[in-house]
Amino acid sequence: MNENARISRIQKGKRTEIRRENERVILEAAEKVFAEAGFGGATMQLIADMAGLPKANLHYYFATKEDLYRRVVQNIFEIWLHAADSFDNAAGPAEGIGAYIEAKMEISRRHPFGSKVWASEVMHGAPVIQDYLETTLREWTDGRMAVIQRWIDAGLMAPVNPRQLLYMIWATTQHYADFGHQIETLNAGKPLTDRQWRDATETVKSVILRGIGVLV
Amino acid sequence: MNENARISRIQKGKRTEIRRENERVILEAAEKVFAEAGFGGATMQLIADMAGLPKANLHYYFATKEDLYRRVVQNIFEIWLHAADSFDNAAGPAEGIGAYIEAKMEISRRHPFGSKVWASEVMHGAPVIQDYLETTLREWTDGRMAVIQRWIDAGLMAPVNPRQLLYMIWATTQHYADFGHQIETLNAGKPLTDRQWRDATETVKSVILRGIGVLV
DNA sequence: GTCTATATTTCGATAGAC
DNA sequence: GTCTATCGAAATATAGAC
Repeated sequence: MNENARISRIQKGKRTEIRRENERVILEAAEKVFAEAGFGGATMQLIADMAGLPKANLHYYFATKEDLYRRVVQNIFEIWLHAADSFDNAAGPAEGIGAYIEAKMEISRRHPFGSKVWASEVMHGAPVIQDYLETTLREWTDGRMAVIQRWIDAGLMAPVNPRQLLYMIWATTQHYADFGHQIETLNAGKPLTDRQWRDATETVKSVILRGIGVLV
Repeated sequence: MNENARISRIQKGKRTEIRRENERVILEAAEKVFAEAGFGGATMQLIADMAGLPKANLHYYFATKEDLYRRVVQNIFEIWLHAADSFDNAAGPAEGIGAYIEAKMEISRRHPFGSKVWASEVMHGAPVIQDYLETTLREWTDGRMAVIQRWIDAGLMAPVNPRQLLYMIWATTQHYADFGHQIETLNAGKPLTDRQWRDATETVKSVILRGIGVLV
């Protein structure tokens, strides 16, 4: 390899590194701004300010506001899908559903902005991720419903409609992210403590598990 | 009364009638547009088109976009507050909480746009109704928590944290409005039928009531 | 790859005739 | 009370020097 090619590769690697880091910073800022202002309320200027970059740089890395938004939503969707790994290899509903609720509560705590962006996207008719709903999410849901149905058939839990049980889990766990501001306001304006998060998780788990005939 | 005064009063009454009807039409259109596009995504032009009026007329009845939005949110809040009338005079948790869940599910079905506007408002930090959260909603919540605590003390239900029980009811019932698009997509793209709404209501009721130690 | 300046569009709001 | 025309502000996106 001659000197020019070597330098070229190093520079290319450095550029790739810069690109990856800047994209990360921009996506993190965008997630927060989209969550707090909605797609329509968010501005490229706000995102740029939060990322500490000139507005023009955002357009250098993401051609349009919609491209940037799409990437944010896709990132969240990935996190969601991996939340059910614990679900699949569980021996029964107490372990599987319990672990799934714990995982979803942890996501609500660690990624509240992502949860809000997802909620907002769905509430507005899923203009960007409708195809994901119809393919990936539908398949994912059908698979987990089948697992729950097997548990019911095996007499391990009460015959609760599996689909609506999933909806109840999604609703109760995501509520702590999507309505976090309301919860904080009703908590004397203070964020939930570690202990309060544990209590909330335990309450959701125990009510749902008892509600489906698991635990006493 | 002279002729001029009589005509004046009639004209004034007609004007009042026109105003009330136009405000109703505008508020209904605004609720839908704000729900589907968010505050930032909604435009006065979109609302005007949906109301079948020139854009300038909206500004004649509502000075600013924010004034119009504020009225929409307030209307929803009123509906929410009255959902718990059944709660208060109930003999016990089976009747009180059961009726509350039914009422909340009915609101999710009849006022899905309002529920979405409320959810969006809270998700964005409640810029318009923060004072309501801190006063009216806080008092309302404290009152119902006291009722639930009395039921627990009387041994009528399991000792579940009353606050988090309320959150679970809000989350599960509102989910059917706020995530209605996702639910419809997972329902082969079709809206829930009467029967499916009944099933959903019964599932939510039975899981929660069994989860708090009511029913067998 | 960065950043200032700016082109272009769109929106909220208003003026003023009817 | 209605509606057309339009103003001024703000947003997305781009041009072009560095």
